[in-house]
Amino acid sequence: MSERRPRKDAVRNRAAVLAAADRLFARCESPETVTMADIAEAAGVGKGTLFRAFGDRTGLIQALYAERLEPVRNAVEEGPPPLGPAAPPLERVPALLDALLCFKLDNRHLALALEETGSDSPYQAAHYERWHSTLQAVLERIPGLTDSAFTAHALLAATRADLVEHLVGHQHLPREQLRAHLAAFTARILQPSTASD
Amino acid sequence: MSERRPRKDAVRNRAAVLAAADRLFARCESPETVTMADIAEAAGVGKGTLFRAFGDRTGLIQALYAERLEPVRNAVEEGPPPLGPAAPPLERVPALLDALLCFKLDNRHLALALEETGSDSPYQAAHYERWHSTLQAVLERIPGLTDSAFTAHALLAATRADLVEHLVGHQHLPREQLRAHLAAFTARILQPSTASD
DNA sequence: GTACGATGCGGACCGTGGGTCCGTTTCGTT
DNA sequence: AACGAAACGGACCCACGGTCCGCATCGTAC
Repeated sequence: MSERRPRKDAVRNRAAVLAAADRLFARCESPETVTMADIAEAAGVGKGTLFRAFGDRTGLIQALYAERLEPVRNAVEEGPPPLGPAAPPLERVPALLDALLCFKLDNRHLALALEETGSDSPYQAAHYERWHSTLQAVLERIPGLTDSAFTAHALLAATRADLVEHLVGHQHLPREQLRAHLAAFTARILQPSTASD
Repeated sequence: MSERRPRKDAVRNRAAVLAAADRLFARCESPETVTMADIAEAAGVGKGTLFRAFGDRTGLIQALYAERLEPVRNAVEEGPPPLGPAAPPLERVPALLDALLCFKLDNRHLALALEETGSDSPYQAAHYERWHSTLQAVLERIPGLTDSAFTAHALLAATRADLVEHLVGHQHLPREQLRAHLAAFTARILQPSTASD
């Protein structure tokens, strides 16, 4: 069984490609202006190498995204409160959303690239599924909140990369203000329902 | 000055193209599987005609979308309550969102095509700007609701075409249930804030 | 150190699809 | 009927994602 470990040059090239891709996506306005050939050239490798290592464009972007997301994922899954699992739901939900928002703010170019790359929708991406199920599970523990699945989708939708880009990139909404808005929005959702009687 | 009216054949062809495009988008799974050449052929015109009439792919889809949206837009801008301007804000907001959601449910293929077509983001599209400013204006009249601009964005994000497609198309969530979820979500946002003290 | 698979490399090559160009046709006006 | 303007159509162009395969490099066995 067991995988044989990859050759040294393969490892080096893989890293070079990821670094180059990150650099290029960060530099350019729209991710679609960065072609695979550009990335290969910037990394100093051939196109074939790049496709061999990542399969296709989506694979490359996902790999890059996953790498960057890892610390956050870690903090969410086994870190201390308020992000980690031990936090009480009413604190953890805003913390999760804020963490996700901050990540997207810090990696706008990547998040944009990922969301606009999929054949369709970010809803296929494994990352999304993960965030959604985590968030949904936490929401479920909040009394009075029904529809936790939809609520999770709707809250996550408020942090979508293209919206963030629109607000911060095009309309120059300051980062802190966006965070505050999202926090306020979340708080409204979480506040105990005064539903009918 | 004044524009000279277009030739008859141009009008006929334009209509034929719109009809063909609508048919094709409706039939196929993913809008990206429908090529411009396909549309031209289905409409019985040459590719040049198609591009002359609509400029580019985005233009064609926008034109189609606009045509379909028109009745809704009309109802919003000058129709009777609860959709029209005369409705009290607390009723009009859910009505607006429900109308938009229903439109996207009824025109999933189109909405998807539009959102995934833009060079980037639906936030450039004129239609979005319109919905946003309408919704924001209504939200503004609700006491205790700050951040009306962001709130409008966040609520609209909950109706995004790819999310709708994910829920209804892939997960087979029934239409009425999705409407109910969105209504409940909206109600939570609109409910008077018990904010601190 | 050398020999020799296996693994990886690279860039020429291919197919596809959006968009353009221009000789030809159709319109509508005089 | 005739003529200029407007529109047509499909051959053509090119950028880009993805493939292929002869060649280089790695690491292991001796």
